[in-house]
Parts: sequence; C-alpha cells; structure tokens
Amino acid sequence: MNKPGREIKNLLYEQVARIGKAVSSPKRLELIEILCQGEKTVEELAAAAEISVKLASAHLKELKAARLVEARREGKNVAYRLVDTQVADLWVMLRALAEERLLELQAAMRELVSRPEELYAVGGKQLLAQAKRGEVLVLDVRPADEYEAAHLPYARSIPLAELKSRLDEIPTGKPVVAYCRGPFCLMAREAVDLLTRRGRRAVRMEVGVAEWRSQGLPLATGE
Amino acid sequence: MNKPGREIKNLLYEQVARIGKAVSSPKRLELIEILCQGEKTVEELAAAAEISVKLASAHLKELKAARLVEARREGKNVAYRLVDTQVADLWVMLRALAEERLLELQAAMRELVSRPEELYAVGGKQLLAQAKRGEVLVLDVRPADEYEAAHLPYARSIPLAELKSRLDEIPTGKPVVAYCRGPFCLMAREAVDLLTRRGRRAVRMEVGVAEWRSQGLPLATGE
DNA sequence: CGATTAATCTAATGATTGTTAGAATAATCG
DNA sequence: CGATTATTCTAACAATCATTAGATTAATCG
Repeated sequence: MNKPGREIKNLLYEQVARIGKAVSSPKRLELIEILCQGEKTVEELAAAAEISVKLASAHLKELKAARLVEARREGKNVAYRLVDTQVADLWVMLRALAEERLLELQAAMRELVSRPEELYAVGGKQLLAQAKRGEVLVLDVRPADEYEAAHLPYARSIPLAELKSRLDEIPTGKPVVAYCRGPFCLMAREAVDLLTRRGRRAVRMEVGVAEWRSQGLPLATGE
Repeated sequence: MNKPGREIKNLLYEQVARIGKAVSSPKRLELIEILCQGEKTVEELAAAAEISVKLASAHLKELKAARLVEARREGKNVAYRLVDTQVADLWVMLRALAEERLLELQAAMRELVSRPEELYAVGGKQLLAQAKRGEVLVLDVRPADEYEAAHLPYARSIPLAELKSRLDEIPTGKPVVAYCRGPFCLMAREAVDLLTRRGRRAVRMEVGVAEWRSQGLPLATGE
C-alpha cells in the first residue's frame, strides 16, 4: 500500500523532527538562550534557569543528542556550548516567530516593558554610530564572563550585581542604553530602574548578542 | 524560593516552546513542507503525506494553534496555508540545521542522490543567468497548481505524471535542470531518471521554492 | 589512599502524545 | 428536504515524556 520511498521520507522527516523536539521544551529553550551568551558549566546553567542540576543534565543530554550543543570536560566541571551560531539564530528565529504570532506572548512581553519610552527604539547601525561618537553609553549588565565571551562594540561592562557600588562610573549627563541577554532577560530592566532612580537618563535595549549577531552586526570580545 | 520574574519567564519560554512543539513531529513537518508549495485542502495534504484525513486534521489543528498555518473554508473543503513565508523559512532553517549535524540524515540523503554528478551544483544567481540566456531548461515537475502558486523564474511546468506523454517538449540538445518540492522530494529524481533513459542530459536541483525564496531570490507566479 | 565535588545514569512516577475508530458538523447537490 | 462529501470532535489506547530520587562515575584535593 505504501509508495516506494516512503520509508526513507519518514526517516528524513524524523531526523529534522529531532531538532524540533529539542526546542519543544521551555527549559531547553532557556538553556539555549543562556548558552548564546557563552560557555557555561552544568551548575551555572542549572542556577541560571532555576532548575535542579539533575534536570539540567537531562535536558543538556537531549540537546547534545540533537547536536545543538557540545560538552567539554574542564577539571571537575563539564562545560557546555552551542555547536555554532546557527543554533543561536534558530533561537532568535523561534522567539521572533512566537512574538509576532502568539498573543499570550505579546501580553507577557508588555509586562516586561511597563513604560514604552523605556525601550531604545533606534536600529543597530544607528546605535553603533552613536556609540562610536560617544553620544550614548552602551552598558552591558551581564556577568563579566559573558561580556568577555562576546559583547556589543563600544559597550562598557558593569554587571548588574556591581552596578550599585560602581554608580560613580556612570556619568549623569550622557544617556545610557543598557542591554542584557535578550528580550526575555530582566537584568537590563532592573539596571534601568536603578539608574533612573539615581538621576541618570537610562533606557533598555531588547536585543542581546544573539539577536545582534543574527542581524549580521559585528561583535567584540575580550576585556 | 523563586526569584521574582520567574513566573513570567516561564510563561515566555512556554510560548516559544509551542512553536517548537509544533515542529517536533515528522508528520507536521511534512505538512509544512507541502504547504510551502501553496494552499492545499485537508484531503490533498493527507494524500501527499500518506496519512489518514483524520490524522492530518489533528496535526493541522495543532499547527493552527501554534499560528503556523491558517484555514479557510472554500465550499465543501477547508484549505490550509502557511500564515506567512517566515514559516517556510523556519522549515528551511530546521532542515539545513539537521542536514549539517545529524549523521543519520546525511546517510539517508545520500540514498536520494545515488550518483553525485546527478546534482546541479551551481548557485541560484548563476542558474538564473543561464536560464535567462536559454542555456539550460529549468523544469518544474510539481503538480500544475503548485507551479501556478509560485515557481522559479524561466521555469517550464511539466508535472511528473505528464512527463512521459509530453517528452517531445523536451529538446535533446539542451541540458535540463529539474526541481520539485525541495531536498526531501523524490519527484525531480524520478524525472531525471526518466529523462536520462530517454536520451536527455538532465540533472536534479535540490532546492524548492521555499529554499529559493529564503535565499532572497525572486519567484514568479501564474501560468 | 579516602573524602569531596560535579555530573551522569537508572529506575519509577504521573502526565502528555500520536493514532485510531465512531459520532457529529458543515456545506453542497439532486 | 434527504443524501453525499469533507472535515472536525470525542473518547480511548498504547507509547512516550518530564521530572524526581537514589545509585554511580569522574576528577580533584588533602
């Protein structure tokens, strides 16, 4: 009853579905987003995603089976990373697709941006030019190791945890554009709240390094 | 114990995971690929994917819930289509990702291309130029309605089913480049087999209209 | 070497899924 | 109108999945 070629076709679609399966779990997506910022150990991943180490390990195993991440032992720890930036592009694409289509997600996003004027609206290239001319201070509030792995050009690193104690490094005159891990991350929002309370002109930018890179814009690495 | 913002974060990732879920089933992926060729009824989709109408309907319901497809009643039939070309881009991306990483898929693909010289190797822009100058005959072997919905520029439509009886339309001198629904489709392969047996110089091209469009290349519509 | 830390494997659970069959809608045709 | 065709809904099954706890492996440190 089956046409010839059906078995091989089934096999082909099944293989692609393995990738789909890997990105069908919220926790796995969160792990991918964290790994977009750079290499992380299982412990760090579990802490960032607020799940147990066991569960993180199980999810990472699946991501590894789908060849989206790879593991590397470093002493006592096992460090995971994305196999390449195409995986980050997939995450960006899935998020954009969901954001455009799913009303529930749009509603939740609106809660993350209480006042719309808090969001930095200009495009990547324009920001780059403004930052180069020193018209704005681009602030990376992620942990220092993520800044070192990759960050926006001209961005200054002050991790959120240190921001309060390093406030004197932020000039009061210049407008500040803060960014973090991406649209779903709350760190830049908190930073902007703190900065505006302390008399700075600060806005949040939604993009993270993954979104920035998938737009074809350049990134910097190191200190 | 939970940090503030955890609930909303869970909600956000869950919404994106709905898209992932939708593309985690081989049958749903096959339906998406078929819908990349144009609008289809449930019956047509079920026949093309070689599944029951009931099962097709159930899968389409899930795709609709994830807002990847939309339905439109047309008389007795319900016609489904992709909500927009971004969904086709997602399919192309997933397939490319799987093909690069999963060895099982690479092995299966090799069976589809028994002799490597059967594959047309030049890029899209170059093919376009060759076709424009009339150096090659670009042959679309998909059903006529899919050709009408969208096809490669300068392509000639001869559905696989009619190819045998319309062989006289294919010149013996000019090289033929046949394409169908994409890398997983067997129609172009069959066409090339038939044509070479009948003394034509024919090769298969892996891309379909979805791959072509996601590369930013132009398509034509209508007769 | 034994103790400690980090991560994985195994087994068990309750929940979800894919698939099928049968009943129910929705539009058309005579 | 009743009969037909196309599709969806409901209920049910076995199969698969996510998650947790307990045992196990791998590397380091004293």
